[in-house]
Amino acid sequence: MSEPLEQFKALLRQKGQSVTRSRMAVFKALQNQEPQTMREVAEACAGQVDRASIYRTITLFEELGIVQRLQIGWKYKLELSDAFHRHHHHLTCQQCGRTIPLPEDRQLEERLRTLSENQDFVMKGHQLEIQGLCQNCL
Amino acid sequence: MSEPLEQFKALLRQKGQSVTRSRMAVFKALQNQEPQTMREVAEACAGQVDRASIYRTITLFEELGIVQRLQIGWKYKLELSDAFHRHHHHLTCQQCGRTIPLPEDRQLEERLRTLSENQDFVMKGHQLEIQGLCQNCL
DNA sequence: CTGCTTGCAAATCTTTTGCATTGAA
DNA sequence: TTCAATGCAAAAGATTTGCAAGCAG
Repeated sequence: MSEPLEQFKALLRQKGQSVTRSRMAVFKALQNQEPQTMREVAEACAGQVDRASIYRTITLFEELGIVQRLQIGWKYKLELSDAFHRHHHHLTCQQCGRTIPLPEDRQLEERLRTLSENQDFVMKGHQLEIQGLCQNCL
Repeated sequence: MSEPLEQFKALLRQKGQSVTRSRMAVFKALQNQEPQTMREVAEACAGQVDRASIYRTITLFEELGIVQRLQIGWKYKLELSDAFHRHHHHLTCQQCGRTIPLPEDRQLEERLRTLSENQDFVMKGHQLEIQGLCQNCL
């Protein structure tokens, strides 16, 4: 069965939010592939959900920790959060534009935490994007 | 003396670009503080440079490696590139919105390179933003 | 039923483009 | 003088908001 979808519905209920057709459509659109632009999500939901509602839904999903925005170059893209995907970062190829997920790395994460603490800063989250050239484009 | 400004002019000439009043105004605006939004840069140049020209100028500056965009939350901000500022990352306080520069860290940079290489990826650059709470807001 | 959600239309804000004019070299 | 750079106005795109109607609980 579609376990993530159930998990999603449970989370909505738990937060006192309605489980609606629109919200499910947006969630499913996000499950499709890796990071998508707002426009791509809207296209995936074409005919099912109004653009304005998509924006409202994405905002809600962010507040509930269901989706996260990540930066690819100048623009942002959307993907399901770590609760639905394992925490990870991305490599973006400057040539072909491909976005490659990077496996979680304990050492990296620890280093970030240490650096934050050195500044008397409590890290709640972080975003990392590495730009460069992928194997195919070399 | 304003050494960075001279460095900037020299770079423009070297790349065969004109040194114009507008470009200098944008450059000076960027020197003002740490990362600014496009709107802030535009406001800093109000009356001196047209909005359209600011966009064109920023685009040029990016191509020439004079400025870099970095992600603060959803939006991007602009700052002079590593050629004019030492390479660094930022901490962003989720409470007060302050953007704190993080000193360069050899260990972190090495780790990123290693992780990229493991994916047969050649790292050309990267962006990191750590979100959390600063000392004042704790 | 009742209030939260949504669609629709319109308002805002951001970014880009065409074109005539201006200014740097 | 000459061509790149700019201002201005308008187009295109992205995001937000008000409000009446629809739907989940």
